[in-house]
Amino acid sequence: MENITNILLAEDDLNLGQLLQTFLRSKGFKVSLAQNGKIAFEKFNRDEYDFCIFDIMMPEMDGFTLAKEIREIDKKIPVLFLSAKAMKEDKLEGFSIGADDYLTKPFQMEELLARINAIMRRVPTKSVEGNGNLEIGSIKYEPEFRMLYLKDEVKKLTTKENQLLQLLVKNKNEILDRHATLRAIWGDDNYFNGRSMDVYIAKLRKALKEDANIEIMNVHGKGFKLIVK
Amino acid sequence: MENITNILLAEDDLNLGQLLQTFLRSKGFKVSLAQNGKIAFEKFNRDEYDFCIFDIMMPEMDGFTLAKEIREIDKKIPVLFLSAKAMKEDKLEGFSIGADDYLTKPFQMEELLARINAIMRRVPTKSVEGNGNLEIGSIKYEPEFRMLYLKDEVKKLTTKENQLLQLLVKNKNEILDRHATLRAIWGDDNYFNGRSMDVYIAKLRKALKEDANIEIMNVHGKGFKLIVK
DNA sequence: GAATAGCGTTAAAAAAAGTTAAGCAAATAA
DNA sequence: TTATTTGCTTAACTTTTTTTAACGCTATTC
Repeated sequence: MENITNILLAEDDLNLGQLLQTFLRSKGFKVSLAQNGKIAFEKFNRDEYDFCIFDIMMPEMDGFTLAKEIREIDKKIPVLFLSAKAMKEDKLEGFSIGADDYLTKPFQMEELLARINAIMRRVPTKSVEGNGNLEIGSIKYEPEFRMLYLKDEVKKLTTKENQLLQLLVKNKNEILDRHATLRAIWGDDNYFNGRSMDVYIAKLRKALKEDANIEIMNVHGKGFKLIVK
Repeated sequence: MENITNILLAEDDLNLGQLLQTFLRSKGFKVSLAQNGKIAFEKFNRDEYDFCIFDIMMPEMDGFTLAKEIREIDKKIPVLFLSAKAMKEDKLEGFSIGADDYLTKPFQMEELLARINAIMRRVPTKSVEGNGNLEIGSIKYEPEFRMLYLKDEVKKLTTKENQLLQLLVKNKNEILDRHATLRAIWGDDNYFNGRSMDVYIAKLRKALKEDANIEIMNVHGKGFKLIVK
């Protein structure tokens, strides 16, 4: 289940449009570029988008009209306006239509990115995804409660045990990189934290040994791999 | 049941501060004005707010530090920064702290209003259950009356118990940072206050233990987490 | 095939948190 | 006022969690 933000960008200045598209793509967004409001509206009705960036002055259909049209059918989708004019009235009209933000050209790419992220933080994620309960072989595992349901015991994991097991499960049957794991859980990849991690691997092995099909295998110099047959 | 947005405004320039306060009040907001970050932080810990507007450069405690402190104990509350400097780095730092918007002085009052409204549209309304009553699992909790309705007892919480439980509830299923909590409730993060807090955690655990689905879990070295299954 | 780096495991040490109770001061009641 | 209760802090002791140490084994390198 992917969760990439899909941006609809309407900008008639092809130079700026492609620049923005390239930049936002490099930041991990999907970006669809439309040359005017009309094309953007058609795209919007054809595909699924999570975020709108509209220039205001465009041929065929301006950004305000486009936003109004879209708001008729989607009350929630975030809209950010780009404008050459810093005029007060324009800005206020933008917000009155239901804009989430309004940026005046010229602007810093980084600021645009920051503003997109600030808005997206408040948008409820679409993917609700089950209840988060997992199964490792025959053993039930609830990461959010740090619980491992063994045959005749319910084992309460410590924070570190839980973090490590979560990463292992997330990378089931793949190598979990040693250095990356140390940075992720211990914050720093050094000798002592490494040995600490090895101790926790031993603990998890002991905890999981009741199911013979589960194995935490070491890949020399690379990391660990949770194998479930 | 009221639903007025209660704004915490931190601004050391008294002229601008009062101007903003008057303006925002005329638009139907409740506005509390603090002259510096420290006073604002104390107000925040004492009362309930829905929105923050912080000047960045202030004596005692600057707006960024203030926002960081507050974000430790309230991950959700919207923060809008005001700044004399239009500097890119500043803006980006603001957003990286988790700002929802950033306005450069001088600005139009109307634009500030428009931006507040744009953000508030996306904030889930607090009053889900009508009044401010909460449910922790099967236990009713009224923070404003410091009351906990247990199965066969109505427990009146002490100030500290109540403050702590409120923070736990506000951060339900998230880690409540130990150090930030100490600064927020005890004003100072030192060894003895820490031990005092542990005592209160024990008291709350005892009070909440009648519902087996409730747990105050410790996250070693980080803080506590209220878990309700 | 000896040297070395990486890992396995257990045990000890250290740090953080859990709990109970004593002590004290402020608030409230008699 | 004096007595009592209440709320909070400090102390003491216990348990849990994490780190460090120690020693042995295994894979890789030269």
